Amino acid sequence: MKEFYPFEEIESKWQGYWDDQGLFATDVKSADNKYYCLMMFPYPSGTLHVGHGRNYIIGDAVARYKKMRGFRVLTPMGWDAFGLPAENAAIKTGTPPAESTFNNIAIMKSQLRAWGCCYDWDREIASCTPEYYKWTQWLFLKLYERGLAYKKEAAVNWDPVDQTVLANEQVMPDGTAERSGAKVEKKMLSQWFFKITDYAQRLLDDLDQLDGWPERVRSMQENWIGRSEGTRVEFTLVPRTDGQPDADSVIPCFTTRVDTIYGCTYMVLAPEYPGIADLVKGLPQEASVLEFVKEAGHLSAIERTTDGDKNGIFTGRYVTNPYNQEQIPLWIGDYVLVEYGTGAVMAVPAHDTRDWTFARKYDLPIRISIQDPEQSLDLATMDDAYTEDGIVVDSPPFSGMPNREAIPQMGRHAQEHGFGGPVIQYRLRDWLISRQRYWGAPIPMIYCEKCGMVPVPESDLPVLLPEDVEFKPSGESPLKSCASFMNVTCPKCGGPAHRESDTMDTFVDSSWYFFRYLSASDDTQAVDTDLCNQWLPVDQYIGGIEHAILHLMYARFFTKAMYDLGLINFTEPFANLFTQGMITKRSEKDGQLYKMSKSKGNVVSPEELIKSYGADTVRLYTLFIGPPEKEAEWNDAGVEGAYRFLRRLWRRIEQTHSLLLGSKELKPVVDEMETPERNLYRKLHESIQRITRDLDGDFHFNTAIAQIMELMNAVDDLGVTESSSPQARAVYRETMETLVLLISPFAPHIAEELWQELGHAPSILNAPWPTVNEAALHRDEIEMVLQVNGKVRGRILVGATTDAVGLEQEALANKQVQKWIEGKTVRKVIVVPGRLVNIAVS
RNA sequence: GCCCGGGUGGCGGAAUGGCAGACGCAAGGGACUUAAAAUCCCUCGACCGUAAGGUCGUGCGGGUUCGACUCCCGCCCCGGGCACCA
Repeated sequence: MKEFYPFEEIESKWQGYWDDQGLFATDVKSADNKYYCLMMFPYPSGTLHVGHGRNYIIGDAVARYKKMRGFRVLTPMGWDAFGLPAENAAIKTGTPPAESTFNNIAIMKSQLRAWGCCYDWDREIASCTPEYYKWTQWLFLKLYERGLAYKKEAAVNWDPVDQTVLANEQVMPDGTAERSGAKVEKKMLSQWFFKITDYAQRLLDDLDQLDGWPERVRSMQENWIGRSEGTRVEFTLVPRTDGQPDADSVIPCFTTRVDTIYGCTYMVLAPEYPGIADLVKGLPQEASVLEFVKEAGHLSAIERTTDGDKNGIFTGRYVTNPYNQEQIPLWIGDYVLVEYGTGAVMAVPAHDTRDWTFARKYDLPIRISIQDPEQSLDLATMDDAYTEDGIVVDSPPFSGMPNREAIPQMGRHAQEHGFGGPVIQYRLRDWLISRQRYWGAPIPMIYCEKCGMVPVPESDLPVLLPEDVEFKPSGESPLKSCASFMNVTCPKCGGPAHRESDTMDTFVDSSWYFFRYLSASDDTQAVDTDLCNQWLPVDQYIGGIEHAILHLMYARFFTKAMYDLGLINFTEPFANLFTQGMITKRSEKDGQLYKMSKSKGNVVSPEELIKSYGADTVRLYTLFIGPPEKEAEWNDAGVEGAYRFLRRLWRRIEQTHSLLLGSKELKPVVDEMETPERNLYRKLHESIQRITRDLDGDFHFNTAIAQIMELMNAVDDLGVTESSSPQARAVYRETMETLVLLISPFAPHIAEELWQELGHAPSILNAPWPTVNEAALHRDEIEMVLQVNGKVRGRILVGATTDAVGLEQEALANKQVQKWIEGKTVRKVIVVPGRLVNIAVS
């Protein structure tokens, strides 16, 4: 054995060995004892930093641990390879996206290898290959057949920097684009959508099944779906005085507080409400209303919402409240959202703070219809709306009812009289999947002058991305100006036609890749139904919290849609989800903590660290840094500590190498041990117990590693040598071998090497995980803590079998204790066997 | 405003209602060395005390309990999600 820990040599040795052996090449024919361990596949951006590394190191440690526990582990890897960065780079440098993407994939693959992360590379997929996106397109067609993919003209989010539309999920709360950071604009465009709203209720309901998901993620999805129960109420337009008919005489609204409807004193439409121009045509208000609508349209969503200021204008029209036949004025207000509910709101200023503000500003009437049971409301003294529960008043025939009871009754009333009824509203919108960009899967649609919109026949898939395109910063998809791509014949009539030039959102690609791993090279079908049914749901999904809504919602939607298509027989893709915390680093400029990222300039790249300390050190430190689900601050000095530990482990085995090999035949026997080795033996098995528990629970690698370090400290304290007793040497050998096994998921290279040096055949991954010997845990004597009034005043060693009475006697007789209870009355003695005795005195 | 997290030494962090601060980092002192590196040993929450020992201490204020970092109530601060969603 080398005297000093030769990490460089052993790491390249074992990485080569794992490659040759196909360490995680998994035969999926049998799914006995299966464990599908999946890491979110990365976008091939070129280089990974140690922050990204956390994800793969955690995943690799889990996969290795589960393999040692005897599971048939499937752990594949692939590339979320379509995306804007590659295309933007192409515009800048002229390098085709395919070329740069595959270059990046090669780099990142070697980085993963250098980290010691092993995957079943035979299943590797890249979403940008025709072999993959053919099936993305096929799935699009299936969704289209079921009416789940449709095209419509809508006000959509336009990213002026990336020159494409975005889904709602890809716009941040402050109105900027999630990817580019640009201020998102609204544009009316004809776009492709997936009808995820059809699945809103199922996506919500099934969250309850996901008890292997962090509560946080579930609640984020719940918020995003935003279910709300309410009532639809149809108000009727009061006919115009000039006798002109209205296109639609009904204006429906959605409310969660139908109980307040007798307090409704006006109605408000969103500025974008369809048909406003007709409503006011020829009225004196026409010009000013149209001007107001135009103004509101110029303001972005943020500008409209920032200060809470509400602007509006009277239309000159009136509507009738169907509950009391009252005619109330119809307004337009910029605080009403056209995309939520019906785009019309019944305004109850007395019981809604927004309506209150608006009514006060424009001097509209306010009427109380819910009374505070505690103290009577008085409009003269109220300075805001009363939004609490109370008693319905002045609302015949519902007056006198508690308002919560009134809601269902009044809803039923609307239904019986045909002007509405209970409805459920969701915040979730349909998923906009069109992208006006090149580097994505083309949407397989053809537009024919005669036949209209025609889907590409399945036999013509894939619709290939052309390579002879020009990347110019024109703001238009290069596909549009590529004649060879655009011009086709209509599959229906054979006449001239053109292709859809939009490509799909890359989140479509990532919504089904975890099915594809099971049959990555199957060119006959998208997914292998039998294999998916056996191997999924994924047993452990590992990734970043940033995907809590986007990717995880879309993937759940796809799974349900694919279930409905009969492609799979389960409805949730990921049984257990683990979201690791971000790695942060203090900025040298301002001393603040930031997420590690290229744009913040605080990245730590693994290459240099691996060069000076080795991959095992980087892995060990990354796992030791803190609980993996929490954020953690990267600290270069801490890496040194991990390195020191591995060196120490190496040295210990190197220095006692012949002793260890020479003790092979010695077996630890509890009854023959002297106290020192007996204690180490117990500590060893306590460690196995604790580490196993830490890994089976929430992957608390940090405490598991701490335990390994403690065990190592205990080994050093015992200081076994050639002249030690046979039992001491036997315990020492077992401890060292077990230590190597225990550390192997975290630091696999050194573990493989030491395992071999200890006389075992590789790979250590095929060795079983250590088990606890209950006999080793046994204690004859236990240290008991003695407390007086909850304060520790002493400690004693007692026999493990001493009963409560005996413990109490021993405690009371103790000198230290006597000092504190002298002259006091003992009120109570609490004995917690195995732990402590507490004497309460006064 | 609503919904989730979180707040413990100089730092990262440990603690099934039962010894607060495991493990590691940093720091200080010492040994070895011509010297350095490496390694090893000791100290390391605050305060009082020569010491033995004692008092205080897990964001703040209450409560439950023999006993609370842990459970309950009310706040404060930090992070995240949702938000003019009717």
